[in-house]
Amino acid sequence: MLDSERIRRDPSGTAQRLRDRGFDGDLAPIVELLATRRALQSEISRLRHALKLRNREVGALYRAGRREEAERLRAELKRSPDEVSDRERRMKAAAAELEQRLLHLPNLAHDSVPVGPDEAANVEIRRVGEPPQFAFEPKPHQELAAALGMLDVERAVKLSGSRFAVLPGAGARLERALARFMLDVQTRRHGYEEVWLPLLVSGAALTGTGQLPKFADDVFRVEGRDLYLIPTAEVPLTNLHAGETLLRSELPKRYVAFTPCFRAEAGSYGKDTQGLIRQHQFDKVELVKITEAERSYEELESMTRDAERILQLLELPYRVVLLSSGDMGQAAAKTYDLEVWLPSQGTYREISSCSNCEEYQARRARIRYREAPGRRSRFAHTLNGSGLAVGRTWLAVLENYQQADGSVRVPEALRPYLDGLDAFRLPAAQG
RNA sequence: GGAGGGAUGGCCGAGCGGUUGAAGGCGGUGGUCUUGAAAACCACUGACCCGACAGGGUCCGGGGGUUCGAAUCCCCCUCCCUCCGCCA
Repeated sequence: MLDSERIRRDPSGTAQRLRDRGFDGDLAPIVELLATRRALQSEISRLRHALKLRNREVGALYRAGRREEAERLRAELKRSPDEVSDRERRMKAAAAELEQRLLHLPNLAHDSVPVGPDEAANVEIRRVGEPPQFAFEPKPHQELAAALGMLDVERAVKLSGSRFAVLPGAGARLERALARFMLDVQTRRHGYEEVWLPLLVSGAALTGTGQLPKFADDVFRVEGRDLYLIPTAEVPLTNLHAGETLLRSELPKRYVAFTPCFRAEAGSYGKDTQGLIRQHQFDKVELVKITEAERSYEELESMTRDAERILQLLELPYRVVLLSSGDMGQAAAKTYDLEVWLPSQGTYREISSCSNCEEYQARRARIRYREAPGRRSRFAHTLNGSGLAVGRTWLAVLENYQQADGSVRVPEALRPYLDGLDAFRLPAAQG
């Protein structure tokens, strides 16, 4: 949520920067609602004050034993018209509509973000690692995995329909190995605190991080209840401190969680229908930081490097992309995507997204901090990043480490997590 | 699922419907005393909003109601606790 004070002070400048974010709405109603709320608020405040004094007088008269005067004043007050509640109703209505409108506005982009309508305006920051050269036609991961007995699409369809997967045997082991490896790196080497979380969260939590109210179609809701399957652990992690005022000395908070993520993928029909790129359910190791305002951009750089570390250790070629104003998620002020090389597609595909949301989520979730007890509180800055999407890492390993005979080498860094296994081999080739 | 009991400031805990934004304690901050510390004593110490300041308003889990006036009375909701049932 944006600072309404900012909108009031500079409506046209804010509107321009919102247009950079792809927001085509009009700020005029918001500006008007702000003025209405403000005027009614001060009027109510004034009326209340006057009323309060007279009500107290009744009590004082009773206590002084001046019953008759007290009764007279009481009767008078009873007869006097209610000037407050009507204004209060109008004020509440204005405030509620204002709130709804504000909740739909995206964050403003940071100055360093390229302005543009879509991914065409993104800027590549760096490339790390060389795409592997194959003396044969590299296969897509779903073919490799099916042959290796690591993926069973038919049975997944039988259980749940499209965009779900069953990973038998070695497939499941690889998924678990990757998750443990990522968690170990982020907790031991980068100092994140691991947290185990609910996978179902309230609407309030989703509103706090920005998925609601605008993107209700993207999340699965439990029938008849105010509970939703998390689309990312960013939601419970960031909301851990919702409504709290932290002390500056305890910042930054650095959290990591390994969870399944659930996405309805409404509107993505026909996109990435083959393979495991786009699923309704996937595993992810998520990083979240809560920082003081002055440090958040340093923390974004280090968080991005923390995510990159996984790709480096797995020796997967990737690039870092700075998203343009039009390509970012609604809560982000600045986002770096990490894209891993996929040989079968001959291109880089998103495997992580690291964002600084500045105050946007902190305002919605009311996450504050203060310098010291007694000092004024400020909104914290929140950051989130994948470290990494496990499912996409799984398939990137298969594709990049595939051999001519259909086997897949295991990256060195992962072998300790697979009892020293050096390759996934075809059943026929085994023994 | 059934039966009870709760929700008050950073924490514990009072609170006849009328100077109660809220006693008391703990904690915290400052001071006196002390070579220093502890102890003791004194003072200060909730949040949010509007305002340059003075000041004003709101907040006792959330929402509604009764009343001239609600932390205090009534209704609904949420959450927590205890016991029973069920259960990994």
